[in-house]
Amino acid sequence: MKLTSKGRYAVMALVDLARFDTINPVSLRDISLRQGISLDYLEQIFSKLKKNQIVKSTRGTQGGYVLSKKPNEIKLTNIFNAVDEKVKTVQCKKESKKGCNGKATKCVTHNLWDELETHINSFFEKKSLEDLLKNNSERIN
Amino acid sequence: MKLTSKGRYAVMALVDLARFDTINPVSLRDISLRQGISLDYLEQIFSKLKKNQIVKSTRGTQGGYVLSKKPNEIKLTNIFNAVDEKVKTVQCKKESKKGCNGKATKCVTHNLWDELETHINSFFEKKSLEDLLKNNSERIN
DNA sequence: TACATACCTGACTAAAATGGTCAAGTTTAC
DNA sequence: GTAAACTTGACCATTTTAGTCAGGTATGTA
Repeated sequence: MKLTSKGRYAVMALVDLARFDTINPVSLRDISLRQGISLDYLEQIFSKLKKNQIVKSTRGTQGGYVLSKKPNEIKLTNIFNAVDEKVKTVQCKKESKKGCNGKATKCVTHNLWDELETHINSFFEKKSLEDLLKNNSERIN
Repeated sequence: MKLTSKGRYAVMALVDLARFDTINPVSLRDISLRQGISLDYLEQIFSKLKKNQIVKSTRGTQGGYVLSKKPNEIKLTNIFNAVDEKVKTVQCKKESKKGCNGKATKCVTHNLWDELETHINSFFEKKSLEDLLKNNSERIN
């Protein structure tokens, strides 16, 4: 299973965006400074967020990014999927006709990982950006 | 977050053990053959399981491993902890006095990951080896 | 007591993933 | 026309993963 800092950065950046994009687009430079994330890395992340229609961009001076939906419509699942952090548990080698390890049937843990994935995803599907904003109404910068 | 095949192998091997140790200790060789896991790798895993009192070993000819508790007393949490697969989400860089990223307060995602860990661990704390045995009463070998 | 079968330990490593950096653009507002 | 902003893609050092390999030690059985 993977869940690394790329996903975490994405969430941090989007929360930042949600709090500051009320008037003007927010530049990645600002997010980079406020959140302490490398600008180059942010660009990679936002490129994916944009492809997945989570943010919109405006070019040019005073340009930047804006959320493309309301914070309560952006679930964490959407974010993680966008940056390729599928909550993927370890795969059994081949899901061929034969089963998992070349054995005739599914391996013992097969259903277990499926259940786990469901369990975790349900957590991410409930949480939206808005929820995070509420929990962090104290100022961060 | 990590959850890799080492943890999965540990679970597979222990389920195997639970099903076959009723009369004699089970040799790693047998488990290796039945589950398709490298013998050398199994030895590493069982060394840790033994240190954590999840299995007991008998040496010599006809020796092998036996569960040291009943299947319903062995939770998946115990297993994962034993093989060092803490369900660890990404850490914020330093949990120093200052906060997460050198900022004055906790980063926005801090509480989120904590909640997530709790959510996942609760899943593992509920599941025992016995549960897995029930789900797999069809024969696997 | 021989010896096969088991457990035990630690060093090593190829391949993949992670967490970025670097360079070279293209667009657009002012 | 130029600076600020986005865009793209190649590149890479480090760490983790998923084992392998080699060389033991212990012990039940004949």
